[in-house]
Amino acid sequence: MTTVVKRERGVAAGLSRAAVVAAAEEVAARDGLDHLSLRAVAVHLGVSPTAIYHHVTGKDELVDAVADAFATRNLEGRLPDEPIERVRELAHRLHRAGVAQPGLLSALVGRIPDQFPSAHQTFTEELLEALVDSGASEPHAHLLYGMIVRLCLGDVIAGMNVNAPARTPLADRIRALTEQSSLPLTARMMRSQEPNRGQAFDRQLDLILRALPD
Amino acid sequence: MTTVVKRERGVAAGLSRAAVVAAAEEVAARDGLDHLSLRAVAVHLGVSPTAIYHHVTGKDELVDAVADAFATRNLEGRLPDEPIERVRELAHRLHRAGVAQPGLLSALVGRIPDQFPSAHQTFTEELLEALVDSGASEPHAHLLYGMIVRLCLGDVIAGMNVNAPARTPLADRIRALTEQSSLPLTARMMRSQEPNRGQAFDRQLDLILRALPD
DNA sequence: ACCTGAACACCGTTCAAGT
DNA sequence: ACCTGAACACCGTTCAAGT
Repeated sequence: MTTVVKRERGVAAGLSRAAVVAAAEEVAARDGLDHLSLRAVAVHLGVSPTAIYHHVTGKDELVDAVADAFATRNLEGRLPDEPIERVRELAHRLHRAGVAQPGLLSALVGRIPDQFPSAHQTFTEELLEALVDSGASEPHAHLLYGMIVRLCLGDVIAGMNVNAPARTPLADRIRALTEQSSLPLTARMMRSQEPNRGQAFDRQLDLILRALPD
Repeated sequence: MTTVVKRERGVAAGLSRAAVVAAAEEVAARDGLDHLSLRAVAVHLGVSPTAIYHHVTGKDELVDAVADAFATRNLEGRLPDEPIERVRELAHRLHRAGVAQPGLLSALVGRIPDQFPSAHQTFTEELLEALVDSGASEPHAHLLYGMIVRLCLGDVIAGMNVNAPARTPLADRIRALTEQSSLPLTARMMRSQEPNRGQAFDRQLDLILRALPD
């Protein structure tokens, strides 16, 4: 329902880097990151596809900017005083953010952006600090930080695939698995995981936190 | 340097599902999974792009088939007798496979294929069995299985992003981080992780295996 | 049944214009 | 400097032909 205003060649559109990134965020939030395209952003802005190139170098930089804006909104906020609860809260923020936008989380993790300081780096510092405050030595905190981040990321990707549209419904696939006599352990795992998904992440996080002191 | 043989309308190309999947594997191995396209497979086979649709339903099914073939080649093989060494070997196989083809690993994990039995399911059963043989109760083995798989997956994705082509070289970004006084813990982590990457996964796996008995 | 060719609805990106 | 329009080199997929 956007009123398409035609513009002639030299007429300014009032575009800016911030406006382009904001439009990209809206498109990503509305259609999902996999449907984020320069052309869709251009339509959203009422602008030619090629106009965007005057404000960002290309799609990669745009996705980076969207990811960082996303991190700012989802990873920041006041934290509990208790160190272990701080670790838990930060881990849950990262996990929740990933569940909401899997693509953005994978774009973020492990990445060291060109611009400083980014929301992602603030998050990293906060989580490391919380781990050290909880009793971990600094090298041990590095290890635990890596595990927590990888656990979040892995869980998000795994969740994506489980929930991905498939030719056969999930319940039918689990039933078929149960009837497969050669895979008893796998079948029992699938069946027992079906009801209480979501709890799994907390249990895995707990197991990591048990290794906090050393 | 492939000799392009022109064929007229009704002439058989000797295509089959197996041939299509094999060609797709070759393209994925040569150009990477992100460059795998039906059109590239068609060129590789000397065939029209639309010919492929007579042997697979579409791109998704083709990627699934490639992922399963990849799993067969990388996850199968003789295993050590010692249960814990069996867990280690299986985890390393999954990790190595992921480092080689990140996209295929993420396509695989958490997915319950339509066809039985798949190489991925055999792997799942073997890993669960090794965990139980190592002294874990069955529910605990489920938890540890999930952690190991998510750790592999997360590490692979994180590694992808670190090694992704960026506007500024990695070493420069770490240096810039070191000079950022507000992020001392993050900077020290990045610096200390630079030399001994690859060891991180083993240390993380060890921490999980320490929780084997309960 | 098996394959081609034209066509549709998309992509990211470059580059020569225009104001 | 800022934007458009045409163009290039790609995608996945559908569908009416042809043998």
